[in-house]
Amino acid sequence: MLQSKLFCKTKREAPREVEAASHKFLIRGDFVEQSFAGVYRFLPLGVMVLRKIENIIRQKMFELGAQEVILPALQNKSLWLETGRWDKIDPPLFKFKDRHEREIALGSTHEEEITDSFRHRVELPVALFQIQTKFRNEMRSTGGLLRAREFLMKDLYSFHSDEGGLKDFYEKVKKTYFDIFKTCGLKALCVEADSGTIGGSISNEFMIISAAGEDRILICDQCGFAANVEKSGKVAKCPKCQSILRQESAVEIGHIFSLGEKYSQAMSLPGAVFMGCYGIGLPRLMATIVEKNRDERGIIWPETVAPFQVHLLSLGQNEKSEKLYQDLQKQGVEVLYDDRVNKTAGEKFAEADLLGIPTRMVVSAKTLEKDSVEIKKRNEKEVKLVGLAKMKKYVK
RNA sequence: CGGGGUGUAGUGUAACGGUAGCACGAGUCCUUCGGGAGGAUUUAGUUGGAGUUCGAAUCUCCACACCCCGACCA
Repeated sequence: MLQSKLFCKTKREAPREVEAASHKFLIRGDFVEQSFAGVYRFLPLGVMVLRKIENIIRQKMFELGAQEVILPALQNKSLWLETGRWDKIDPPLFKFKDRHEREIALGSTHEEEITDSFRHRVELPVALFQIQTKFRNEMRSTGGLLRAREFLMKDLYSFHSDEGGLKDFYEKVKKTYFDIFKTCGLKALCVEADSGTIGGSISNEFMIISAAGEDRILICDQCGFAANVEKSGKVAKCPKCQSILRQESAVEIGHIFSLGEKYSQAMSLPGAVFMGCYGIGLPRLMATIVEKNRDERGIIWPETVAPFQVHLLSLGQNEKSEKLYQDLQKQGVEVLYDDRVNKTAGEKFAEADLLGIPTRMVVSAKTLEKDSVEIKKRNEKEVKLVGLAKMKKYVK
């Protein structure tokens, strides 16, 4: 990708009202922009990151044996009446009427839709997931992507013939979630949580410790117990081993629920069907990755989710850098090539640091004296010179 | 929804009730080219409505928008 043609234009300053560090960098890097309160436009760079995250998750879902579906955002009132959530769910549904005066909701979650679909296909067990836009009529949105009113979510639903089957799968999902977050460069903590209006008996949240987080969690350093303050109350001692608990702020990036028969009974499924549902908010995950992977200059994307692998900067040496750009592309390396001639070196460096692509390459008069290219990792200080000839088989 | 705050150009920021200015960005030209360079030139703004006043970005009221705390959530 030629940077001169890139739609995204970085900003030196973030809007005054923006507070969260992730929000600042994502706005300044032009990954996303706000449309209105709690609603964001994802621009090309932002979409690239989102797709990377999406594919990591999708891959792990397939490994779990789940099949992909796409359920509608427009949902009929009647299904929601069956579970009694039309008026009760919190945050409330976005509701409107179509031209025939029929009442419709924009889906905030999909238990009703998936259970309805399952109704006449009673092969057990089965797991289905989707990566789809959710609409939530939140009281207020916060921290940029950390809580939006419209956002992309991966939601997985599982159906089992007995509680044991559900329990086994639930534990498998837990492992998979740890795996997903680790791949995204995050160290997650699984805590006991309240199940809210989704319901069910057991639920766990996946937390990333961060000052930007809205949740408060209690951690026992002795036995590993961890719980959301919402669930456990503000107790000082571990309920399992009586040790003193440590309190931290955290971002909830995933939430899993063991629903039991709540939906299958409410929607009158034949026979015993035990369900689980499992969610990950993608933009929130993306923002959290930024919260945990940055310095004062900008983002430091983990390789796995970076929009590009290499950021190639040309400092007034476009012939040689153009050649290197072509070579790298031929090798299948994802390169953002800063081919702009009207930008100073300082500007290019500053932007590269802000955008946070893992590997920076510079071609300049200085490097060409030695017939080489300068390579620097975004998360390291050292630079090294590598002969241009060697770049014919560049491997990161 | 309750409480608090803020609305000036794409972004940031000035202007006592008295000429809306500056910087960055964007456009054009020149000189630059290893950490957001310099010069010339162009571009673009007081959220909307009512009121007070000779005169309102500034004071008052209403609306709208956005942000923060509460609450809720992935």
